[in-house]
Amino acid sequence: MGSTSPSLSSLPPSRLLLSPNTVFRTGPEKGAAGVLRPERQDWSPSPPATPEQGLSAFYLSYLDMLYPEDSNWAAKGPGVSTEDKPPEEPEQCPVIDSQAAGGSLDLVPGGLALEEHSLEQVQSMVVGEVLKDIETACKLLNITAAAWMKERTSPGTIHFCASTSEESWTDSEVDSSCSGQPIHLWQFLKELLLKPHSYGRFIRWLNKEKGIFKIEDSAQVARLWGIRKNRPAMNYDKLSRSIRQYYKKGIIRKPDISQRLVYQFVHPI
DNA sequence: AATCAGGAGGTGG
DNA sequence: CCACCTCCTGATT
Repeated sequence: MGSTSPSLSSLPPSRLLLSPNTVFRTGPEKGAAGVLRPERQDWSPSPPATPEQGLSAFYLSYLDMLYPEDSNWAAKGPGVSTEDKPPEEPEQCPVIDSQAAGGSLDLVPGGLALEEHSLEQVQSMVVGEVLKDIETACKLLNITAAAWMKERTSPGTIHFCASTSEESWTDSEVDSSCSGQPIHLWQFLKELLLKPHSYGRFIRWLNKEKGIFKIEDSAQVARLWGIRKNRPAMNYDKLSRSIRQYYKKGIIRKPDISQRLVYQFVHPI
């Protein structure tokens, strides 16, 4: 597995620009976050404690989402190589620029004949992927893609809230991006579970029918949850405490055969 | 060492 | 008020 995805590596990372400030407001942490003590911030490249941290975390997962086919994650046998370090390079946080979608993908400065061709292909591929993934990303960040798009593209192209719906409990129950309601943890977990392609490395079904799922990477799941709730200090210890609160409420429980990091939705579907 | 269980107080929407 | 968040003690894997 190891090697980087060819599809992405063919693109200069710097070309995908997604100007963070305009798009994703990382709430200026105040109040509660004042008591930020040196929690481990795994993902950040090196300098910790910057407000961008949540962002870089997001970009990484976003990068992950941009990988079209990376099927190896599914078959993770025992003794995985370089545990804990999936093909995510903190250095090349991809950022996506409005211009990328706008049509100025000057990949090869020199300029060649085939350029036009591949440019178009790459462009449409990238745009397609980006648009698709923006929806997912926006959901996780609790902002509407429509709002994002309105600012950055010509009107009439997309309307995400109308939503495409591929999965059973997607739209009404789980999709919180258009409801304005604060998302619940169980909803968030289901959202991740709905996108195995993007998050299967972090959390996946063991038995979807029974609602049994396993958190494969507790740190990342906690991190995503922290991003979503704007709680930079979130960790699995706290996330799992919240999950345990669900025991009494009958929302989530431990499966009959209790295993580490494995939980079960009491009411699947 | 990581995860699990659950008490207890605090907080933000 | 509720759904967490935070912190903590102690047990279990």
